[in-house]
Amino acid sequence: MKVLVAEDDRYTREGLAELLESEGYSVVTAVDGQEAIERFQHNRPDFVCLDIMMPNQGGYEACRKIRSLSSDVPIIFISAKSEEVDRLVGFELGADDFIAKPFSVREVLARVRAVARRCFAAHGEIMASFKLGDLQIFPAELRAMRGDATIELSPRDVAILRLLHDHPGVALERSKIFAHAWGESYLHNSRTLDQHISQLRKRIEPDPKQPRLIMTVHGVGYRYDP
Amino acid sequence: MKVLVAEDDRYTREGLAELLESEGYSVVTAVDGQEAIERFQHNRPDFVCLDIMMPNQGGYEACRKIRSLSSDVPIIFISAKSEEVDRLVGFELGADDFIAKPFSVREVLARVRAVARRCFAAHGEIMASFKLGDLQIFPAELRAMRGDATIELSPRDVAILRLLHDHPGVALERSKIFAHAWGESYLHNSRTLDQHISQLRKRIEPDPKQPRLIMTVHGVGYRYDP
DNA sequence: AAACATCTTACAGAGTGTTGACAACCCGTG
DNA sequence: CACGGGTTGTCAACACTCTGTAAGATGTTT
Repeated sequence: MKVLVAEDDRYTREGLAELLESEGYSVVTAVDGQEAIERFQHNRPDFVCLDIMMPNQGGYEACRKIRSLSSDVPIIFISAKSEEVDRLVGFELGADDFIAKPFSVREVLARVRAVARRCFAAHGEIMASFKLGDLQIFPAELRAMRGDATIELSPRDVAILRLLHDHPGVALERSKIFAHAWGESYLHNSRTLDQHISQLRKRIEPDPKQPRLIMTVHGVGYRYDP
Repeated sequence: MKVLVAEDDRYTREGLAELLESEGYSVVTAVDGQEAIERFQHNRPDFVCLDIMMPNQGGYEACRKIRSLSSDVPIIFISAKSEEVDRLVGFELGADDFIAKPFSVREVLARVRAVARRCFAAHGEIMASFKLGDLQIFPAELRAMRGDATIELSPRDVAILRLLHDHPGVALERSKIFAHAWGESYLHNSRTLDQHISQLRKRIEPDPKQPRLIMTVHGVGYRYDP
């Protein structure tokens, strides 16, 4: 598991890196906010520890940027500023935990483990099959089955169906679906998603004119109702 | 989302329960460790807040037992014992966060949301459901429910209802509502808001002629009375 | 080069939000 | 208690945005 540590104080940074490496993590470091963002983009760590007080874009800025690049990577803030207001800002920005300096090594490890266990508990299940209504979907085989009829799917189809499955009842915005199935930074044309939904419905809906699996939510996106 | 609150001090317990309920969580309470375990088995909450110092099996015992029953339910410890050693024991036992007494309402909510967000991706923050009278509103789904009747809502409907919910009993000026649901800089025509309120009432008020959720305040705007 | 999948363009049709007209209503005033 | 100015409720038409989908363009694999 790869961890990005962004921290300007050399002693703290190297101490953290060493500590995490001794626990079996592979560590990438950054000395300021700007570098943190670049390293994040380049190395794609599974986990991020951010100092708040850093030169050249602080931790908040870096956090916001990283969240915009990847909505689900776990982020832990490290800071000398331990007042409640700072913690709240951190949580609002989507931080997963908050460690106040000075901290003990044991505490850091305990928190990293807690967050890691939480966030990656389900990772082994990405390839497991799942059900969408009366459709059984096999991601690994890129196909779905209804009764004994087989339907071929593209990886993107599977990504869309999985997203819908993981958020039953939720009206998912087009941008969310796009980000999930195409990637955050894709410059997309307006009709591409509709086109895919249209094609997908033709194949998975018994009656594509009256969709029951992929419902459209006008002005927002699409929804799956169990 | 169902939350189990285990806390022996009655004042704290009821305060927490009320707070969480106002945020749309359904709350189950327990006054000691033994009861916490029973309630957990019986009610299967999605989330647990445990006080450490409780009679009849403390929070640590309860946490261990709950973890053995369910390895992935999020657990937050609440305690007056805020020394590091306690937090570490908590994390080793699989706690997801730790709140030290005395705590502020905002901090509890921020932490609950943070943990909820990382455990149930879609349920965090602004997506959490809330109640307006006998109406349960699900922002993420753009729907509301009364009993088992479902009402479809637009994002703007939800914005208006949320504003009303967040300011119970307050007569909100039309301009405030407009700014919140349309955006500050929108140049609006006089009848637009009325029209929306009218349409909204038709859908959410049992008797649109005698509104009970969205009351008119002549010369000012609208108000929600709990 | 053919076959295939994916993306873009273009346009029609559906669905919403907005608006102005007017009726109904509230409330202070004579 | 009736009046009148101002405020709110509602209707129906309009304008506009959003969505579905066919057909052509582009890119990729074999």
